[in-house]
Amino acid sequence: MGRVPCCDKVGVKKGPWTPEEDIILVSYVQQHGPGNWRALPTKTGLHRCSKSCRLRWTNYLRPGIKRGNFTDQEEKMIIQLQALLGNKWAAIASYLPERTDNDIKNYWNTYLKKKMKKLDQLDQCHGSNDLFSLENGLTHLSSSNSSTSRGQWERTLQADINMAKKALHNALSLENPQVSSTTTTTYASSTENIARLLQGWMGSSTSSTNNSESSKTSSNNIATTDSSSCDGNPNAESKGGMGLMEAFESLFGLESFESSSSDELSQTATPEAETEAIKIEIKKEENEHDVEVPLSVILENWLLDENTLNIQPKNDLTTLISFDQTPHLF
DNA sequence: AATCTCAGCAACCGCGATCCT
DNA sequence: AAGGATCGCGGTTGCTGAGAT
Repeated sequence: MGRVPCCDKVGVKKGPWTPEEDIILVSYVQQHGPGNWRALPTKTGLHRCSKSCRLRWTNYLRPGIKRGNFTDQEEKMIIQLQALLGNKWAAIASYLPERTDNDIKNYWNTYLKKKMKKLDQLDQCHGSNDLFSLENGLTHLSSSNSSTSRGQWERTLQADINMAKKALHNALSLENPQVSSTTTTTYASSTENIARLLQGWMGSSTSSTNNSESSKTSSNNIATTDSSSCDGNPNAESKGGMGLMEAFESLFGLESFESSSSDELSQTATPEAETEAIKIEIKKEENEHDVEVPLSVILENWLLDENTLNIQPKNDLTTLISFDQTPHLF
């Protein structure tokens, strides 16, 4: 009965991943696609648990992962989605396809949570009515004190609904060309990730004068999305003689990998598909409402305008996409 | 210069849901 | 149908580097 264990607990390696392990993992996924984690350790000889392999792939090596600084818009989205969904990091990450749930979770725990706390304290002092106080209200909605009157509660609930809609609108503005144009240069395929990783690794191993970077440090080479390397600047590669990207490409065949990985993405990227489906629905709504300006543009203009956050928009966006008309979205 | 403290992040752990035999 | 393995997710830990003292 049942399945065979994916890996023995004994002899399983833990801790930071080495570039060699990353390469093995990437090459395996290139051949078999992501998902077959069970067989991965035995087939590749990696002394890693399948769980660890999956985590490494999804959080680090997967193509299309954006690393480094979060943009203001991403930050806003996270705040709003967190207020809406709670600590459902996977769900939140589905609206930020370039970010991993782990990344978002870390960003929230290390930075945003504190920021929200501070703002919360400020709100209590000044009783402000801005976005953050609203979000904090939402965050604490479930645990709001019992003395809250029904009217107050209803107002808060209404605000909650509005916030939910806003968050969704924000999510829909993901494909804003303005945003994507500023971020595409920081996107890296796993091939590039590995290449950069190798660069750091080789640099530390070949040159004793170089800083003795650990695998973590070399990993950080990926984390810090250096624009020069991300936009295809070959300077970094040329330092090491033969371009590491070339070396890696010759190792695994970049073209085939990229095409296969993009196929994988298109097959597995259900959140994007969902977003697409939602957008189709929105377009229908758009036609029904006979809106001349694309909805995404309206949403974008409204959402990116900080000042409008406190003001009820002229054409109330919460009514633009009717809650009742699109119940499936909520 | 040495030590301490804090922040950031990758990875691990535990648990519930799902899948497989 | 049952039992156990795997998957996926959220919480937590531990390591490392940077800044403060």
